[in-house]
Amino acid sequence: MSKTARGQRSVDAVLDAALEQVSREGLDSLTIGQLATASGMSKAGLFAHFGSRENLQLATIERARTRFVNLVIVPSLGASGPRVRLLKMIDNWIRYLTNLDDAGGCPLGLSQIEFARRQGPVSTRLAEVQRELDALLLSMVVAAVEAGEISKNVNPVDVIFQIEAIMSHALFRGQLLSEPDVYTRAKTLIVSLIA
Amino acid sequence: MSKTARGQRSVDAVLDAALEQVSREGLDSLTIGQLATASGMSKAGLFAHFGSRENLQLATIERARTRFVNLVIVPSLGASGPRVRLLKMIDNWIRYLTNLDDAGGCPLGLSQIEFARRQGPVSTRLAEVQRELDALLLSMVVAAVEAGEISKNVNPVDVIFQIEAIMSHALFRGQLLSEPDVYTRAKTLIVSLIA
DNA sequence: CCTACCGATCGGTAGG
DNA sequence: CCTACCGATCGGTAGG
Repeated sequence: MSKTARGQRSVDAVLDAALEQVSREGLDSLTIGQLATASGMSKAGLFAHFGSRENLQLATIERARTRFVNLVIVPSLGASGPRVRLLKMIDNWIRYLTNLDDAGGCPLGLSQIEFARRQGPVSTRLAEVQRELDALLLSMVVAAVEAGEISKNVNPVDVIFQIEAIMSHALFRGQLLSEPDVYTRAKTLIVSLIA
Repeated sequence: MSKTARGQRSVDAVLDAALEQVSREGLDSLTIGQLATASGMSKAGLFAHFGSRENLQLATIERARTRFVNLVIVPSLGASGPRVRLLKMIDNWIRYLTNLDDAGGCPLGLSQIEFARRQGPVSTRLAEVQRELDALLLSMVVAAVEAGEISKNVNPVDVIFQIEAIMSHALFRGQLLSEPDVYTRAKTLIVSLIA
């Protein structure tokens, strides 16, 4: 293995530890000292990799985004037909939110809410990622409407607003109140939304 | 004015400063040193009042809960009929979320999400407050159904799940993406939900 | 990637 | 309510 390849693997391992922390307590709780302990590296070693705490936060966001794309979006693309594709993505999304191994939760969602009223590169990047998701969901809903699989009477922007609202609220209630059936409820509501 | 009355006014002023901080950056960002500076008091003075950082957090939650009750719930109780009462509460709620003076935002909502996966008295209290809101909304929806103002075909638990999801997501998008029309959209969706 | 260090701030205490 | 202080941890740097 090349030296850079080993370096990348090391960085990825650190970012996975970062994702676990962010999923539990948010991007604000991600400190260099804590991450150094969690990943078995020295604080100065982490600085050599990331340059600043803000760059570490930004790198963690990119890692979370890649995970979401790989676990939620990509596995849904093969489904036949726009509506089935959208429903497949919802299933993947729920599995992603409820997978308590392997970083689980939703580091991006939690961080977006944490930084919603702040200024700076972290908040800006989190808003961009949200707009990316909006655009993807909108294209999926519009495609389903054009294919005649979703009623032409619905407003696609309203639909994606509600899909995101339902998913986000399900995660919140599942975590704060430990409601076991909240994801079933979410799925059912989304299905009837795009009937 | 009595000594205890003056003491209470002083505590309330400190908690209002705390609410402003929590509304912007969350309960985790509330430190004794920062609050001392913001409220013009010494750190040790704050300790004399609250005893610990955790007690300060709990007191801030109670202050936020009281504000929500006074600004959102109480002014809706006079409306005639369960459905009008519910809609009046939604209007108050939107005004509360968008009032950027006087602490604005939603300190409780942000804190609940921040602490959703943590253990301890703060998280426990935040969950209790959420269950209180659930019970109130449920009683309002059930009353409207019994009065024949909302269709008997809807599941009240689904309705309050969606109302909360829509309000929470509107706040999120309003803050992170500065969408100007997001509260109009939220209101419209809720109205059609309880048609 | 490391050890060793910097000034600032954290929650909290002593003593008044 | 205050000043003055404690040990721990913060982000970051020097030097290797």
